[in-house]
Amino acid sequence: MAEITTSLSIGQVAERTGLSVHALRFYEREGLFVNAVRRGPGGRRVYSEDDVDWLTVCIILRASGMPLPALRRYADLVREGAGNEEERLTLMREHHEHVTAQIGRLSESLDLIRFKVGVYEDLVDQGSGAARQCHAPSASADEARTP
Amino acid sequence: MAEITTSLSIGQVAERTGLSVHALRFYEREGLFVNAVRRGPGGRRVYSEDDVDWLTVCIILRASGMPLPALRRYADLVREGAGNEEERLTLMREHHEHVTAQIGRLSESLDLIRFKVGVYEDLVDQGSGAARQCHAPSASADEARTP
DNA sequence: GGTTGATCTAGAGCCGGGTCTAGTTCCTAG
DNA sequence: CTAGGAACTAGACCCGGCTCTAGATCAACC
Repeated sequence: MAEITTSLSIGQVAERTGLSVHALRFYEREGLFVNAVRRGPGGRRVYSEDDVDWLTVCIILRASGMPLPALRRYADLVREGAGNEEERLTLMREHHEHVTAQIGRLSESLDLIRFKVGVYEDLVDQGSGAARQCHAPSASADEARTP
Repeated sequence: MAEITTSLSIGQVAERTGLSVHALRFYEREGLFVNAVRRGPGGRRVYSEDDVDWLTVCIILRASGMPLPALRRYADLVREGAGNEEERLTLMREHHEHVTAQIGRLSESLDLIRFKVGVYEDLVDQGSGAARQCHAPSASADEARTP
């Protein structure tokens, strides 16, 4: 019960989260915090562990490509409190789809990239064993229709 | 032998690749083409199927997050011709790593996102069956330490 | 010969997501 | 008291990657 919510300065939060102090102020201006950041004496920002927890969620969502407006929307919903879980669910589901789609696209791209790596590996292997001037063999790697 | 390389206008290439004509000119200025784009009468750009093939490669590399400078570098190497396969290999391997790393990050993020979706699904299910005003149950979803 | 529509160039503008600056105001230590 | 360092605000700036504009040119059709 006597647990004092640890207070953190902006610098400490920056250190802990990896965000810059600039970014923290920016996020605040953008309305990404669920709880308005408290101010200590001298008007300095005071953060709690909860803020840091929320930020780590934000960081993960950002890292997965959630745009700031969506993140702000999510923060708004959470701030509003219970009763809008359907909306939060929708938002999260949409983001889930975006992310899986993105992973899908990246995996597809990876096919081509792996293919190219393979082709160049072969060429380099060949080239080091055999004569240096071979007859323009690189074309095959760059004309390749993606399989 | 009598295969006439089909010539395409910028508009046709735009249609085929999904890039805008603006983007095509932009890519050209950025030096992303392997073969300097030919010009027809009146100074108009004339593209070949090869150009389109190269562009599709570019599009895939871009889609997987390769920045323009890297893409330009790659184009430079290919333009130079045979003999620099090691460099191309290095470039592709690096990109391969970036992409797999990115997929890894996204998959990790997906853990949290799935978790949140699960929590909100539960809350919504509960909320629809039981009484509307339950005692602030949303906290559990937003305080959750990422497992 | 006039209109339409595609293209050309050079350069400006935009958007997302921060980052940095300038000029102050604190707090703390020596 | 004074110096340093950290924080404050408002607003300018940057970067990547296009996108759009303006004004000119060209080809084709009626």
